[in-house]
Amino acid sequence: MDIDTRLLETAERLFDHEGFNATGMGRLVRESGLSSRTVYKHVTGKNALMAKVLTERQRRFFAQLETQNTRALFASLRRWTEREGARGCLFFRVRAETGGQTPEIEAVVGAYHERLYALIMDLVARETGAADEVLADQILALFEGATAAATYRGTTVIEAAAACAEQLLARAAR
Amino acid sequence: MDIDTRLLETAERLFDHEGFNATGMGRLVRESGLSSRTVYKHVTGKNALMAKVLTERQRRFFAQLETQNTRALFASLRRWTEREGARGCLFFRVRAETGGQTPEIEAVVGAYHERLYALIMDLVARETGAADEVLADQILALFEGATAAATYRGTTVIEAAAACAEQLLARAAR
DNA sequence: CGATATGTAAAACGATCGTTTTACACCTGT
DNA sequence: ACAGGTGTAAAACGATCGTTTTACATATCG
Repeated sequence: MDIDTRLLETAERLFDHEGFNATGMGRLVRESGLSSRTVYKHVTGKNALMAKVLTERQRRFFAQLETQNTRALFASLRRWTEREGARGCLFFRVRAETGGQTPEIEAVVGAYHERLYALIMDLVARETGAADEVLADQILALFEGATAAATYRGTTVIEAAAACAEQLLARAAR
Repeated sequence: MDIDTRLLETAERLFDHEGFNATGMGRLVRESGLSSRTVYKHVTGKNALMAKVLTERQRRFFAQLETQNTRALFASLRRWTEREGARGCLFFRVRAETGGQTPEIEAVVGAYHERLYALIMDLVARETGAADEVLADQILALFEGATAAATYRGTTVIEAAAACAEQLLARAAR
């Protein structure tokens, strides 16, 4: 396998399951089967690696997100959460772990949030015929809240949030 | 001022604004105006201090939370967020920073989540006359989601979530 | 008065971290 | 055949962290 992807896959798995700070570069070197010299020749440092992991995670998440309608959106969130495990949004978690003080990481997190909100805004406009900011905020809250609450309530909370979002849109489209 | 409260207030401010890992014990000693010897005679260590901060935060949060109805619940969440700043739920953040590997901290976080869910369940039962788990999950998602999304969308998302929760309950009470 | 407790100031300890460096092996292309 | 790139293995570096310890001052109280 390609070195960059081997490194990236190991990093995403460890960062996600154990935490960014809890995963030292030593552990990463050991589990990726590479040497530290090679690792540091492929990425400038840990911060850059974290940013790369987040960028790849964003690509993979949006690639599987179905956006025809609200039902499909929350259904794919539920599938993602069941496949990956309910550990909360990785973008919030990295911000917590870095204290929001790492510019290259803040940039990726900001981009993710903008893209998520834009996607929901677009979905709302398509389903109701109008760009309703309040409605978009409500669905965004349900989306983020389902992700967060699923960590201790399980994935059923995602279905509950989905039903709520559908009611909202049905009422607005009427 | 009492030493324990001086220590606790400094710790909560720093942990909340800068992060748990980012705030070293050295910084805490300096800003509290105490000596490290005194600090370690009042708390067993950093983990115990973090747990204490979370317990106090939980007490303070629930003490100001109004629970007569959904409107009051979200109104007090908004006031809290505007007063304290929108940096996301501290209980999720500490879990991210510790990787969920510190038993004394997991205990406090778990207790907080149980208490929050029980509070919402009770509110739902009082407003609709029935213990509806799905409805409670929906309001919980709105609550957690508003807290999370407020970090990048501002406190207006809390008002949007509040309106949504009110609609849900009005429809269920009918 | 003298002992005990409790505080400060600051050095020191051991562990861990991210990163760099050294030493060496193995391909690859002209 | 040999120089240059790329890899491994492992030691080393400097910084920082949580925590403990030493040395000393002060106040309380039998």
